[in-house]
Amino acid sequence: MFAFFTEIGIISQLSTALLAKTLPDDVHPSHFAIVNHLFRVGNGWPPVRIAAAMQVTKTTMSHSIKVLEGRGLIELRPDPDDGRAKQMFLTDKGRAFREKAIAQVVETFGHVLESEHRALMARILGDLETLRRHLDANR
Amino acid sequence: MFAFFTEIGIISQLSTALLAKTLPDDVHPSHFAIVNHLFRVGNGWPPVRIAAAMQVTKTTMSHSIKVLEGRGLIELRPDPDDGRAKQMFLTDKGRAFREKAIAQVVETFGHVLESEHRALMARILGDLETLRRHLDANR
DNA sequence: TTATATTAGTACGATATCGAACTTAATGGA
DNA sequence: TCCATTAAGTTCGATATCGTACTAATATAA
Repeated sequence: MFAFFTEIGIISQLSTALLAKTLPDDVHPSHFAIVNHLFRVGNGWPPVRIAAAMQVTKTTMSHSIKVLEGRGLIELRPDPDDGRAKQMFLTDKGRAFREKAIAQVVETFGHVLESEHRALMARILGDLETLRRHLDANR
Repeated sequence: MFAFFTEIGIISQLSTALLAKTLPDDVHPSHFAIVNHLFRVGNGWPPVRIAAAMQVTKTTMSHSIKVLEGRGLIELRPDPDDGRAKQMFLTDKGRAFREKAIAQVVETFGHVLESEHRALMARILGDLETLRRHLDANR
């Protein structure tokens, strides 16, 4: 059990470090994840929704949004239907950044990973999903 | 590829969060890892060695050592053979903490994980090791 | 032997993250 | 309707981590 979660932790750390080195403009991996998520699920979601998806607290999301807004990658507008809430929007610059970043990441990881490892990843992905769902449901 | 490393990251985060909630005395998971590693590899190693094993920088290790020393879990003494280096020692209190922590962690994770997940973990551990070694060699 | 290069550790500043407490707005029950 | 509760964001302080630069000591090469 210890060995398993240790391996998971190391792989997570090494892949995140490689991602950090690969991302353009010194964008933090967690901020890239937000931009990427926003691209996939679309615009207009409130920060609290994205925070839940990213598995971080509202506080962290608040900070990340400030940084991403400062870099012009996202925009924040008040929700017209809920005075408490706001809405997140990916800017053109944010979309352009994502495209460039994805290309870079695919290239870097493509160089590092060989067919043996791709096969390995495909083989165990289902099991990882099962375990992740279970841990997520029991936290 | 994205899906794979996303799953790895989430599992790492969820298991670390569960570990953090489980550890006694508000000890950080990374500090527990140091105590645990020191227990396994024995006393007398220099911080730089443990830093490499933990995959963190010397700076981070310096800070962690200060915290662990402040809590009386480890001791730091000068290396008699190398004026630059120091040696790390687990104290009795550190050993007692580890024992208590291990028991707690085993119990908590034992409750969360079911036989299906144990089998799953055992099944894919080898593949994870292979991937970890490859990423480690190519960073 | 002496000068250069490498290594161990620390100091400092930056930043991502969290928890607690607070503000404001929406919701639900009496 | 009105009050209590819940929900969304922010502010503040704490901390783990990193990169850069520094000091001191060792190792290497000329």
